[in-house]
Amino acid sequence: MEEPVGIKQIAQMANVSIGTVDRVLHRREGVSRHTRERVEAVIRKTGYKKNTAASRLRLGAHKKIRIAVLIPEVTNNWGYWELPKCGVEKAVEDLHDLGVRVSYYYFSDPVSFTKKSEQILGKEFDGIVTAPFFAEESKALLENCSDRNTPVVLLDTRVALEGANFICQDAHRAGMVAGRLLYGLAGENGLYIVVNLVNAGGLHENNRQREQGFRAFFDTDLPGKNVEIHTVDYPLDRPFDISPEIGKWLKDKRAKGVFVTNSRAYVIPGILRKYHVDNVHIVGFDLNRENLECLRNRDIFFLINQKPEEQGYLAVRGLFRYLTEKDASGLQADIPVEIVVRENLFTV
Amino acid sequence: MEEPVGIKQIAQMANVSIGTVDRVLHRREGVSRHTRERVEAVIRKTGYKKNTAASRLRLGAHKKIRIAVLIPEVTNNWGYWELPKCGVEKAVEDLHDLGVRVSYYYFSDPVSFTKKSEQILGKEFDGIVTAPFFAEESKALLENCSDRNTPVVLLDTRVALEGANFICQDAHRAGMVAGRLLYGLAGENGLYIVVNLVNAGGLHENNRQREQGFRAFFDTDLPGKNVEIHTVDYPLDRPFDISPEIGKWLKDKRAKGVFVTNSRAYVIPGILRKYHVDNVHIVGFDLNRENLECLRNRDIFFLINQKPEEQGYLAVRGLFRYLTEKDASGLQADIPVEIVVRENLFTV
DNA sequence: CTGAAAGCGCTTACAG
DNA sequence: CTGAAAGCGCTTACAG
Repeated sequence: MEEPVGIKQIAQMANVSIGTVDRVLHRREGVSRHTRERVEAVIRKTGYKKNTAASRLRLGAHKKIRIAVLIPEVTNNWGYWELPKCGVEKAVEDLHDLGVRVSYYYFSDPVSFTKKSEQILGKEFDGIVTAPFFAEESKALLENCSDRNTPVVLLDTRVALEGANFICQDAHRAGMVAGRLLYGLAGENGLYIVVNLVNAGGLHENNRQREQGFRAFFDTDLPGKNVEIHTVDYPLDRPFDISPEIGKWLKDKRAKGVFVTNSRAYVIPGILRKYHVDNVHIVGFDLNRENLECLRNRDIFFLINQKPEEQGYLAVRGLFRYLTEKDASGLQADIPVEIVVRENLFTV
Repeated sequence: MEEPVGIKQIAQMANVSIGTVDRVLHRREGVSRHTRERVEAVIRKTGYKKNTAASRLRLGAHKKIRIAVLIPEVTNNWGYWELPKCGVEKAVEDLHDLGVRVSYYYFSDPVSFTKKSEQILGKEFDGIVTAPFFAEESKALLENCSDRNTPVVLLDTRVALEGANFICQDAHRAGMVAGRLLYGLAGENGLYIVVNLVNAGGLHENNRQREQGFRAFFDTDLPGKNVEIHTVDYPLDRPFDISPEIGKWLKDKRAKGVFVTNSRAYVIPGILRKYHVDNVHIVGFDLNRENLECLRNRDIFFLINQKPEEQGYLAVRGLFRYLTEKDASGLQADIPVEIVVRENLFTV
């Protein structure tokens, strides 16, 4: 519990002015080798830690930090991106004093993504938060930002983009968790069905990785058992219903496990009821209203939360730290695979 | 994104000095009704929010906030309280600039608890963090603190203490979650065993509440099903082994669910192996080394984490907010019932 | 009851 | 290459 030593004491001990101490601390130019070394020695010896309150007061008052958030438009049947936005707003509330300002931009397809990207680039933001939904367009944005030294944080999905900063859940691992959970419910003789509900944009990278993780769980945890796993890709624009093949699986007497790789698990229970199928356990993603309703009714056993608010929150905080303290560690984060059941719902 | 309005602007608009604005903001005495109302109107109109960086710079430099942490001694076979301490240390790191200082005190029984409590009271700390393990002694401490207006935060266990501040997991709910999880694994025809491993201090309040929650799950979720649940209280000082009655349950062919209400779930798998019992699913608490080992070996299916580091962290932050901003909301917290399996272990 | 002023520790623009 | 000084927004001790 050594008492606070400040830049003033350092200056005194090293026989320099506080301005010089500051230059050394921030590794700025214009300090003679000799002086720098002397000051550095004192800094080390005293274990100096900067007073962030003072630093931020000064900084926040002078230079604003402007962050652009480019996310999918919230539509009637797709409210998910409200949540990262809530997290962003919370972070802005925390950091408003310290000069952080955010502007929102919305996209709905590759064209609008590119258009909004260009608007953002034109305004010279200090940092950008977005989601890498369109491979080419995202890459173009990242390259542009890399040239300008503008940090970018990508939420929700990890895609193959060299050197990019991701704040998202490891979808492969989430799939393995889903495997573990369903395996507990349906056992090694169970029949497993992976349901990819595909929307207009095609199969999402996250869904692919989740399915891979799910299958990897059974391959590594029960090697040689040859657990029966089927995949159903179903387009969301048609009313979901079942093919004869699926019908056959569902009539199977064994315990069944259904893994829905996106946030629409709630469509499944209705279909099962329609065909009087039972002994089915469902695991899905995301705490949307419909899924929660199913959890409460015990129609879904487990939901996996990817903590979208936290993603937004961490992205803004990470950018802030990077921009103010050159600390890049907060630009990436592995979001926990949070398991939700009916009983811990309101606590998670 | 309205631009920052500070106490200076408020003062100008209300035709008073900044000192007066400050008095109004902090509801301090010595402002005429008329002036106060005028200033309040301006504050409301402008939506003033205090700059916390400035406030804290000023405050932190002047008055230190001294917090005493009174927790169980860490022993060879009981390292749990390292974890809340880690959380406390993290909070202190975050808040050191802002004047927060912590001293640790350790107890091992009611006598040492009281002794250390008295030491703490003698030193006039600004706030106290402890654990309410001894009913009478805790009550005495709380009453003393209440007289002095010293805030106290209690970790780990919620006990019947009027008006106390708890930061802990809802043990009853955690028990319900355990019920849900084991029920998923062993089903309604399963045989369930609640294992209370009792140490020298007797059955802990948390264990009692967890068992109640576990039983409540079956009562409310499967009313009338009369699921078979047995309780085994076993003292930890003798080598754990099984009575003839327990032996009979274990030989039962049905799927079995074992709920260990404390952090010693890891003792169970060895016993099961010794008696060649299988088809048993185990749920326990806490991510200690031994339990994690069992999780990795697939001997334990689920662990429930009560996030001890977070408890310590939140306690210090909560006290800090209360002491600096009279905001008591952080003095209580309901810690999520976090579910851990082998596959999400390193992400939670 | 109210105001004027000092100062928290840091950063920066300016002067030399 | 280095120093002296101003000022971020708030809180408080002091003066009136």
